Amino acid sequence: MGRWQPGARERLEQAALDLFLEQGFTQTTVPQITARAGLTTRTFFRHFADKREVLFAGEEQVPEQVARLMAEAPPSLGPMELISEGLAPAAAKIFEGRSLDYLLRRRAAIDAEPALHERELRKFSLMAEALKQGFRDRGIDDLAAQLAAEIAVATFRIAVTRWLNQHGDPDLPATINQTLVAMRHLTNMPST
Amino acid sequence: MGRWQPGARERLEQAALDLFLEQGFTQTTVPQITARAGLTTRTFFRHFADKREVLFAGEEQVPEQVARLMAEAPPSLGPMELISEGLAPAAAKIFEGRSLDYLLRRRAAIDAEPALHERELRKFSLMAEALKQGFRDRGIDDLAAQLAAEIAVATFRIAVTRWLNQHGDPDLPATINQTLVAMRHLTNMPST
DNA sequence: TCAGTCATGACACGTCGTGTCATGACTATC
DNA sequence: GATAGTCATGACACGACGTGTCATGACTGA
Repeated sequence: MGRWQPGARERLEQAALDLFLEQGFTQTTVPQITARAGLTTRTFFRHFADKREVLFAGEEQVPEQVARLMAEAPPSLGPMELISEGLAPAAAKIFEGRSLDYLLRRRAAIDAEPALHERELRKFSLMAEALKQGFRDRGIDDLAAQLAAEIAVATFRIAVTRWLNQHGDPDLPATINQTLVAMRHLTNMPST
Repeated sequence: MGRWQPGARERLEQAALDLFLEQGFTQTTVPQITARAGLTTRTFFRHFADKREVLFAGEEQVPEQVARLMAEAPPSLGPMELISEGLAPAAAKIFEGRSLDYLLRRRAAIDAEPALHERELRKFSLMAEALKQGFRDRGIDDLAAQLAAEIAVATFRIAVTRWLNQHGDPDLPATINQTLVAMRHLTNMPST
């Protein structure tokens, strides 16, 4: 027996997501969340920087994960090759341990609230920052590194959105491939 | 003589940007801003939805402007052609009436505060949404429209960032072209 | 047994953002 | 040139957010 009920953080995440879906993000107060989790308001803010962050915890590690995956990839791979080969494994790593149902519920909550969408965009921005640094560490020049990072993140984001809109079928790697094919097709079109 | 000092909105924007740069966004309270502008706190929130929005007012029109520019472009242009030809005029439209100095000061304030960066990302997201719809209206399929929209916004964002980092030299159209060239070069590299 | 730690509780407080009513200078109409 | 309407602002109250600070009490290690 612990001195307190263990898993406070997880209980808070669960209660928050449930309440956001039941009555909306704005209508949900932090005291409501903590009451459902059997904790106090102050404890909520010890676990999460703000009310929005409760849906994005655990994603702090994404930038490091991205950096590690890039460092481990064969140095011979060019940026577009790395994106083609690395996006699916990266996605698997990021979503590991998360059920499709959880991801769909989380998506619904975020889509219903601009403030949450804003926070999600910031997470993607941090991911792009890590990718940019990773590309630079592979010898890519600054401009190309930033472009490659933005392309990777855009592809990832679009693929995940489509995958969730289709309730997980076809699977994420297949959807990422479809998206990459469309990207190649698009960027090979005449441009001037 | 008006019944009140005219230009309340502009005075608030000016006072807010000054204070954000002087003492930081978080340290600046809305009463401080309104005191400097000679107004009351309540009036601030009549002009701006929240404290962050004071740096982004006027950008509500960007999505419509984008939609109009896209509708006016020759229907024969493919998506990549449209991006190549339309980005510079769109940027000119968006920044018209804003001095380089203002843009640099605004940039400094945003870069210093994650919360402001978050809001900026949302503005870009809305711009991407408008672009996506514009591409669809031109007969592009959903996936390609979304990809093209994200490519356009990423290119725009990166070019503007670089342009401001160089204090406006070379000029924005030239920087946009450089960025587009780098994008073409990157996406034409072998991918698998 | 005793001192240290650490997650939580309890409480105060400043700021944000909104609802609501009042004020008073302009505007249109008769 | 009265009179009613409008509209940006002022004034005030209030709930929610997020933080600083100290207390509590179950564990941990010597």
